[in-house]
Amino acid sequence: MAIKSAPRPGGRSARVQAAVHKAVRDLQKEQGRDGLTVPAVASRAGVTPSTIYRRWGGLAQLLADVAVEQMRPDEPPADTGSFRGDLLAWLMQYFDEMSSTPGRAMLRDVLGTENHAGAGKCDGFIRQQIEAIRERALARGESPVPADSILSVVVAPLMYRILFADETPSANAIAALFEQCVTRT
Amino acid sequence: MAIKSAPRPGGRSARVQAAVHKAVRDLQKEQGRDGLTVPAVASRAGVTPSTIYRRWGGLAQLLADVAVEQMRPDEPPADTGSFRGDLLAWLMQYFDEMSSTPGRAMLRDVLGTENHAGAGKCDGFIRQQIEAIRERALARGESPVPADSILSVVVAPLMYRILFADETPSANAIAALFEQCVTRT
DNA sequence: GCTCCTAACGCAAAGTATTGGCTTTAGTGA
DNA sequence: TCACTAAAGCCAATACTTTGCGTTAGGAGC
Repeated sequence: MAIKSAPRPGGRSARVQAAVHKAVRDLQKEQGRDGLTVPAVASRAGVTPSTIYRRWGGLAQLLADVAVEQMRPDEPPADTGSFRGDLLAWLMQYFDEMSSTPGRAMLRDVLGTENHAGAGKCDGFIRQQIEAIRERALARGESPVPADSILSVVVAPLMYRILFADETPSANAIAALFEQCVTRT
Repeated sequence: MAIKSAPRPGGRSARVQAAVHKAVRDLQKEQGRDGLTVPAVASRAGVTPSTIYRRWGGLAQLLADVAVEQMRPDEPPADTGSFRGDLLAWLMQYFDEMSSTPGRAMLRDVLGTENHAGAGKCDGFIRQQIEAIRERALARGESPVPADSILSVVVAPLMYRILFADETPSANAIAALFEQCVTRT
């Protein structure tokens, strides 16, 4: 549940949000998910618990909000010189991250919330990165596979394996789906 | 987090579990997910809250346990006379259920829990139903598509759309993926 | 059928977390 | 600079969660 966009980047709301998010990330690193409570986060962030309850509603929604921000891509996909190279490299790093312990925790936090906004943003981030790769390919004169095909043929099956089958997709598994996608579409 | 299987089907453990599960289902129907607390469930089930905390650990795990049981198939897939017919009919009803409001809630409850057992069971239920359809097809002399293909080509993309894109797959969308699967595999 | 044994439950007392009412403050615009 | 508003702080009341300990139901051995 994202915040409406504070009045100004340097305003109090933004400062509080930043402090609370940082407190959550720090506490997760230091002591894992146990003992992570709203009062603990509030204390670490230097705010009162009621601030967090009022703004986020509770721990679950706060964790989802933090997780989404951590999933936001911090840089455009690496440029390897070709569509195939770019896409495969991005897939590898993305699913490596998502199948890690913290990655799975983020997915849980995001998907376990009643509010769907977080999951929608994840989908948006994925599409955004894929589109960036596709546009670069188009600029090179290549003819990249449609984004929806990549989502359906590669991303969705890998996500399913992480979420439902508790698998950690191997590089080979990722490459195999990738091949299906780029050859058959 | 399923219970170890009670000493006996008629034993006290089994009775308590049944009463608690029923209380959760009833309360969810009556008042939605708000106001659904451990004390409320305990009171409705005629047990003390500490029983629930000790056995399930908390509300989230209890909800996940109940959700998994509700996802358990209650009957084998309908027999329409052909592999294609059976599979398409099952897909339609399954994703109709999963994209409904209570279906989405079950998925949230199951995927939002730290313990992966619930999600693994969901995967198991899906495979079980698909295998039942495939075996019937084999008995008829048909040559059904491998279960893994169905999972990757049809189930995973539909699940992705429900979970991440907040879509409710149309009958056409399901049929289209189904065609891809049965024709290209 | 009787007795012993153990896992699971009830109860009640702490211990935490959450909520609501009201006050105070920071940031914005006149 | 002043007034206005949204958000935060503070504090008390309420609700939920955890824990220790006594009790009981169900199963095992005889």
